[in-house]
Amino acid sequence: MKDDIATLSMASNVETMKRKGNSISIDDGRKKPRIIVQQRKSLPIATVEKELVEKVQNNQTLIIVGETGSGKTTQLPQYLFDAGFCRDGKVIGITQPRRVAAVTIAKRVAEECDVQLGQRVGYSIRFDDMTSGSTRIKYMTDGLLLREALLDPFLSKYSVIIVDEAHERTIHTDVLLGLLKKVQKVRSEYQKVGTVKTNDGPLSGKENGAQSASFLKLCQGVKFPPLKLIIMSASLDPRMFSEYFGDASYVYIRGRQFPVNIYYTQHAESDYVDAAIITIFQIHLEEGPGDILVFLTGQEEIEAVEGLIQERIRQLPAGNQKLVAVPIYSSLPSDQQMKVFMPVPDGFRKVILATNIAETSVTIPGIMYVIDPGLVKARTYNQQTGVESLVVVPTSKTQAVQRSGRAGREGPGKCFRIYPENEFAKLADSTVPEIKRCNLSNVVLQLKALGVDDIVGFDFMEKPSRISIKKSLEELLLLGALTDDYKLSDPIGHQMATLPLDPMYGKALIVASQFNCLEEMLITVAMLSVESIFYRPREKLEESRIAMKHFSSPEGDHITLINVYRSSDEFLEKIRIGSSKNKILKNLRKWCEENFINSRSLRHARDIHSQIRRHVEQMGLCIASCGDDMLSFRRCLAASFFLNAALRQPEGTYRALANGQVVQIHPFSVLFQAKPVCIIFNELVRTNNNYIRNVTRIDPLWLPELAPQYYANKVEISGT
DNA sequence: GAGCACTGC
Repeated sequence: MKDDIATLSMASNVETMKRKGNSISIDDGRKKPRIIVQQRKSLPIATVEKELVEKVQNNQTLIIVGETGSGKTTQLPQYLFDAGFCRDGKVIGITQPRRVAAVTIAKRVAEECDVQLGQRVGYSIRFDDMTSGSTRIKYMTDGLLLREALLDPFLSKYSVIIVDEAHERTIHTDVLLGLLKKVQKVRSEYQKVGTVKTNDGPLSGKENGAQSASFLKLCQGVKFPPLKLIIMSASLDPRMFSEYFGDASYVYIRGRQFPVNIYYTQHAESDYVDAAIITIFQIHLEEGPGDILVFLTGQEEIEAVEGLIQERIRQLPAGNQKLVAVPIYSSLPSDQQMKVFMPVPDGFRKVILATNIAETSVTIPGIMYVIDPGLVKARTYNQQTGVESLVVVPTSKTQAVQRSGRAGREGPGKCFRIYPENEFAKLADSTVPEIKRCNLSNVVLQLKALGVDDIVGFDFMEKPSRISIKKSLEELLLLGALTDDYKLSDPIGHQMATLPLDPMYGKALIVASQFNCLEEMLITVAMLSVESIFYRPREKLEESRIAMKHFSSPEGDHITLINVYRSSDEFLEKIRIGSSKNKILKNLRKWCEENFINSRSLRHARDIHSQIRRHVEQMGLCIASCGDDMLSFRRCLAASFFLNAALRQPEGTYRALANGQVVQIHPFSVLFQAKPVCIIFNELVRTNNNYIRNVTRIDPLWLPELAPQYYANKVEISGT
């Protein structure tokens, strides 16, 4: 049901004029408290504090549609705190899809409350917990709350959970919504009868009485207040959320965006890159001051456009040449990413060439013009083959609106869509939720660990296809995470669910403890879990190749990655003595640069390494090193990744044994030229060909020996 | 001999 609060209204679209106010910027950190009070009061949401609090008090679940700049994310938790929702030490949790958002918003709110970060207001994200026993308003990533649920299935410390940016429909958000719905139901039943019925436990299916009974035991004597849920979204249509939560009430809060005029092309453009460049120069020569943001599909396209712009600038009369192109995409080293924030010389105009990193993750100030060709490179997943691929597809309407909104943050703006207006109507309303287009093994494992046995019957907002659920169940069964009747196995399944890793990597750690090479596998799995470790700029390809040779192992990429990690260890060991933390980091960055290693990826891998090492220590796994015995390490790789084995074919391509797919070793692999008879690999991605990455040479006879459950009947291998 | 958007535990 729609529930209108008189003073709340929603702007129908980005073209509607809204009033200007003191703009809030999350990082302008040194305002005096009095000014903060004024700023808080001037936010659109401030006029409806009382009504909102009442809404939350009177409804179990509330959907809030608030546009950018409404202040919902920073203010609502404070209103609820003031209204007593944190009595008895209960916590208000707010989830975000992205880490930066959780951190910056928490900092801002701590400042507004005039408390030290980590006291009443804090945040918690992976590798960085800024909360304490006295934290009552807690910002976190949605993935982290899911992990918390594994330890505390009733989420008992929370009185309110706010799921922010729900319209983005990340896989974590979708799983979380299903989980929260269930937890809420059980907590309100608990409230009524004082006990949870054994056969309808919080997260378990009907047939799982034993598990709920054990939850009950855990929770004996603990009093649960009902759980309030608030779903916040910038979506065009909140009805879907409302229906999912049993016709929950929803309210609109006006945002603070400036009007953005939308322009379309007359006809469809055959060359959108060229059309975008023409538009850039039209804006530059005919429009008033303000920077331009252009959405492109990838690094290659960005580099090409950058070159073309420079070429055309040179053709302009000297007085019109004041245009600077700045690229930004995720794999760009961070110091180069920072250039989008740097001011350009007086009188110059900046044109930012971005992937969809600039859609939500990075907010660049000064943008008045947006050019949107209406395309995005998206990862898709073939449920039948399990092959991922990257394809350029049209954006959704929501995405197009989000992009145009980037022009209206500081003043009225203009957005040029490089397609005709009737094409906009044909776009999908919103992007297909992630849960419908990726491998579900991890989700299924997590849900099983939460006591959800019937995955197909789980109340997802949008159900993933049966076939991809089935495929994941089969994979987990083959990995030994599930028993024959598809229950979580003990201890393997539980251990795998505890590890914050892809299930296959979690299993590899368990296997490695039996092969006495867990030290090596911890490094391997950490390195495999991050974006590409090697940095290969196009202009220094040969140099980067020579640098990589320094680490490479003839046995394959896994041992090569170990060599990189250990070299970084040795380097750190050398410089660590007497150096400050900052200096160590700076030196490491320099070492990475010299060796053509992506320092962000390496640092990430080192963080993951220490986290999963702690986990396996707690589990009591045997942490040993195989030393120089790389034969047994490779045997361990075969035993762990047996599902990803491939045999060479006469033409030099490979056949993946699991599904018969024809694949090729990626040219970046150290085994690209060696082409051994039998290999295991970690990733299969389709671009121009089916490429497998992270490849190691194995003996084909190891497969039936080490994975008899899978290879016993595959006679052709043992015959090779 | 390729060429890869973005998140997250």
